[in-house]
Amino acid sequence: MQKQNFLTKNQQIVLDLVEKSSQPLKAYSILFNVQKKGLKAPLQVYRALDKLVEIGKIHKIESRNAFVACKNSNCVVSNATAFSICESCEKVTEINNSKLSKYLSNFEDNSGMKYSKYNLEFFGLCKKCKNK
Amino acid sequence: MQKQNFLTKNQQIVLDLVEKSSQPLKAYSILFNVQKKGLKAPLQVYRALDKLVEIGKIHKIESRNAFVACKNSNCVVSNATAFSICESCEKVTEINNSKLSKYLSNFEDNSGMKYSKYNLEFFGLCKKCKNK
DNA sequence: TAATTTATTGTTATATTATAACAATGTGTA
DNA sequence: TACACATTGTTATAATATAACAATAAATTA
Ligand SMILES: [Zn+2]
Ligand SMILES: [Zn+2]
Ligand SMILES: [Zn+2]
Ligand SMILES: [Zn+2]
Repeated sequence: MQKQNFLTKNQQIVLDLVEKSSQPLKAYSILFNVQKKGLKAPLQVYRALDKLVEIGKIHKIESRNAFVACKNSNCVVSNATAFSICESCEKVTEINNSKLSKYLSNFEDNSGMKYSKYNLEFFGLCKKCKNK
Repeated sequence: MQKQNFLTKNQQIVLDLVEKSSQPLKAYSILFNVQKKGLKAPLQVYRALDKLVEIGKIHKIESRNAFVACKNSNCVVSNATAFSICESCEKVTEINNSKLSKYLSNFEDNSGMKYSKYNLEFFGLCKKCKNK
């Protein structure tokens, strides 16, 4: 059996929901919203989320325990992610900046470690919230 | 009453434990280990952790829900943090690289957002695990 | 096609992480 | 002392995530 290169029903249902949302969704909020589609248990959602993260269709915002759809066509896997997070309205945006990603992907320190992946989260106030 | 600029008993107990550990500790593992010192409830630990993070004495490894003592004397607050994480042995090291921190602290994109804080987590294999 | 293998699903239960609410206590200030 | 307010202790509960295992579906190969 070859490696799955399409989405299963549950994965598609979860992805559709996350993609429709303009903001990160929490796992149990996803669960609540897909119950009418037949996903009744947390594990069904978490398994779909795991796979979707793995293939880069969605990303996890670690500091928020929430999930957003990838808006960056380059993200075939979730191995180089950067986000901006407004600490007031919680708006989250995926940063798509080639200089930044190049800088971080090539980053080396003297630890002898080879980094294959990173996740960066910036925090601050978005334009809207700054002007309040 | 002026703002507290010293550690309370509970905060000191938790900090001592986290500083003694060479690796990140989970909140409930901390709880278990400080019970003999009188901290019996999760909240007592979480409150101490919150304050210690706020003043930069410890940092939270978001992807692991774990806490490490700060090894970087510059970290008066936890507002510019970077870590390397071995995905095999889970060893975590705080990265202290002034070029990197300068680059990230000055990072701007076209979103109009002013970033006051960031957290970066690199993943890979440490020297030891790479050579296995 | 039938048998085999493997991935995915469904389901129940439970583990892990974190916070709400509120009374009690301590500490600095007027 | 009286007041304000930060910190603590305590119980309960919310929120996030995984273990275990039986059932089903899909791909492979005999
Ligand atoms: Zn992406
Ligand atoms: Zn905002
Ligand atoms: Zn630090
Ligand atoms: Zn390692």
